[in-house]
Amino acid sequence: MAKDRPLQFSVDRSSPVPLYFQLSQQLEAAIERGELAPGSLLGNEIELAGRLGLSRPTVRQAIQSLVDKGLLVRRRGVGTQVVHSQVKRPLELSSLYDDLEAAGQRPATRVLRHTAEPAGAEAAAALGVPEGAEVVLVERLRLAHGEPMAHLRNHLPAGLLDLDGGALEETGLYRLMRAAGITLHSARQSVGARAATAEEGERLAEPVGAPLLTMERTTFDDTGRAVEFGSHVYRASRYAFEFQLLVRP
Amino acid sequence: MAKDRPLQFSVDRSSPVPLYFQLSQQLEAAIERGELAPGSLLGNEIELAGRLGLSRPTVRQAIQSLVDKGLLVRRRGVGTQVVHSQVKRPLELSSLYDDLEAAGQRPATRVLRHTAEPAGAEAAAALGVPEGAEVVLVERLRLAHGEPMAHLRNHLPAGLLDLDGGALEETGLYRLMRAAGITLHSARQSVGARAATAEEGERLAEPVGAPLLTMERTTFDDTGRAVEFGSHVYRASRYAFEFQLLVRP
DNA sequence: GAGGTCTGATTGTCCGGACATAAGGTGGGG
DNA sequence: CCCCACCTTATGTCCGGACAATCAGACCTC
Repeated sequence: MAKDRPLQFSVDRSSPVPLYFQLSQQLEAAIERGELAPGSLLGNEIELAGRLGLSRPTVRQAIQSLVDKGLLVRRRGVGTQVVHSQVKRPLELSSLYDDLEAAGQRPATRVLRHTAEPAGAEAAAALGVPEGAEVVLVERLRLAHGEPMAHLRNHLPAGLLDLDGGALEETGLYRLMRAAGITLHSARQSVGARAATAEEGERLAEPVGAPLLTMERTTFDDTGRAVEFGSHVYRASRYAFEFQLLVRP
Repeated sequence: MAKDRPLQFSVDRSSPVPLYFQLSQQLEAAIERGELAPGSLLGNEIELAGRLGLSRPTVRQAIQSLVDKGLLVRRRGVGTQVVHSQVKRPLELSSLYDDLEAAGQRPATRVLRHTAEPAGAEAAAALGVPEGAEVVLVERLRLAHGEPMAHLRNHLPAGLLDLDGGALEETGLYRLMRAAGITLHSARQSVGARAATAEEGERLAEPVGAPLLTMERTTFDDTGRAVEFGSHVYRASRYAFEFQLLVRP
């Protein structure tokens, strides 16, 4: 089992980066590059710890973080092995902008509306504010290669964020929120489908009655405060949600 | 901060259940029941460990598991507090059957087809078998309250599982797999929408052209082997995917 | 040869301690 | 009165060790 020693890991104790994190990053990179073959054993923790001059708990913490990411599988009495399957992107709270950018689609955004309005019943309930309270409403059209992809409608609590129209055209909403110091924590989503109305059809260049993919999402920060409520409509002919999910053991 | 002591936790050292797990379950139950108010501090780890007669690492392990579930938030220098938001079900690999059952819908299944067939190009690629190799094909109609909800088409590698027609009508496919000792690990999913064909419309009692929600999913076990490829179609008028997702910190 | 049994390997759990780091409040100085 | 340095508090990281539980394979018995 310990016949081949193709890779050498090393840690820098003078770095402020935690040791377990340094190791987990090196392991992940080695897996990504295929230097750690799928299915291959990782070698036992004790020996790995000794070789690196680390304690076993530290090595375990590094390994555990990759197990949580779905890259490794541990089996008692057997060892830790690299998972075979092609783990890509385990469904994260990403904005459509980032998705398109990652796919090399050069996304563009057109801000259709950016106003302060009294909250309707649905938005008020989602954001946890009284009905009629003032909220920020942003409506955007997201394009890829000049073609409309989706119509995005977002409600935000008033005063949460100082939205700049220019920034909104150049990046996603989540990135702006994170940049403003908001720690996104969780989101409640609902994905469905419906036929396009006349107005939606015109906006998205689809015929009336064409199938559209819809998503409603309420996002919370780590204090439990709702920071965004979105109602989005995607062209089903051009877009589908792709993601990977892990089974919680 | 430590003024109120409304709850007392306790662990049983003679139990085979790990101590950290006993504690995390009690904490989770207390949060669920509202005995630990959202936003309230949990009290520092050292003191909690001392009160329970546990070591700090054990207490940390218990807390960490709830942080991973999204129920708690830790802040250095501040403490650990219960998250405000309503965390429900953090998107898991659940079968439609379980979803409907949990919603009190009394699901029923009609097996339309259950044969061994040569794999088509798509199914072969997804399952990682040569095209034309024999695979098991299962087609089911899922009903709730006697109304059709979805048409489920699953391909399985030959010999993976001994599917019983009767069992298929009474439970979900994933439950059967788990019962057969298969450890589900991850799944790659794609969710989209399209207009109903004549055949689909008839099966699902929807007019031709009605919007349908589609999902394709390939599921892998912990050895990286593909154990299932499904192409499912849901009535958009009756069903939407609802889930909660956490932001990986 | 088929079956159960022992044994080695490896992860799982747990302990008690140590120091580092960040957040928040407090007091002093400008 | 405001701002900065300091202190307190709590989590974050790390160590070295101990024993238990489980798996796979070799071994032995029938």
